[in-house]
Amino acid sequence: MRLATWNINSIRLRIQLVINFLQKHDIDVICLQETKTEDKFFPAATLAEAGWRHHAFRGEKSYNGVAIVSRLPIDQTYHENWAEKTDCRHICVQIENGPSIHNFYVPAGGDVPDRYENPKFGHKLDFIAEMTRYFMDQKPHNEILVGDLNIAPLAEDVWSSKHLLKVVSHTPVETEALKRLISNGGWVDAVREHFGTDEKLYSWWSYRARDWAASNRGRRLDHIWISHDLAPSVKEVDIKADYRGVEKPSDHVPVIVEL
DNA sequence: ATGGTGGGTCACCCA
Repeated sequence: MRLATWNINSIRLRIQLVINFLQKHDIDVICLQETKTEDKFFPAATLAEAGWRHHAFRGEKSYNGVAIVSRLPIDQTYHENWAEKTDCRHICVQIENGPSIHNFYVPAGGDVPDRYENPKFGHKLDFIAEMTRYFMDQKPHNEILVGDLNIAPLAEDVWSSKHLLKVVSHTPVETEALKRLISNGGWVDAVREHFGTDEKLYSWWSYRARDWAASNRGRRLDHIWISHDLAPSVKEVDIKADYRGVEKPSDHVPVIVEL
């Protein structure tokens, strides 16, 4: 199975880019975040015509939204609400004769890394804490967790750990919480397991840079985690950074795992 | 310290 995760920043604007990606890289299942559309406008027919006929999606007007699009049959679909909100930040499917896949869009957390000054940061910390409790209570087996988690946990996950220590996405309170979620929640970080911890790895580059490739001030915000029982079956991991350079790009690029 | 760009919807929100 070839599985991808991609914060697409509007599925309707980039539907053709998604289909080209699915075809070019022979993807079985893709998990999308920031689809930014209500379910009635989700381009399900276009994806089905291209051969990806099995869908699970939860969207809302303008904001958030997650989807799982598959050419393998889906047995079951469900979602949870997190941090006492009903925003569309999680969806889960069970692939027929295959693993369960959780797709998350963790809140970005605003600009100020202080939960009292900035409620968005509190929401992000509460969301991660709730995920940690959830997976500690029911340890994952034959499960995969992917998504835009909006945290770059390691020094090598950002262009400069020193410059970003007070920047939301790489503050110690966030990186420590995410590492706890990985270890206590029963997950293996498949991307770091594959590449090791020395290499700089990024999946997101700001739209605001004059030249994203020249400055290369990236962060690894998009993750693929595998339950311990399933981790030995990972064959390949790839971050498709070239998708940052296409016409009308998302600010995130796809990450692929092959099992 | 500041503002830089992009997406959605329709005067701003959010990233």
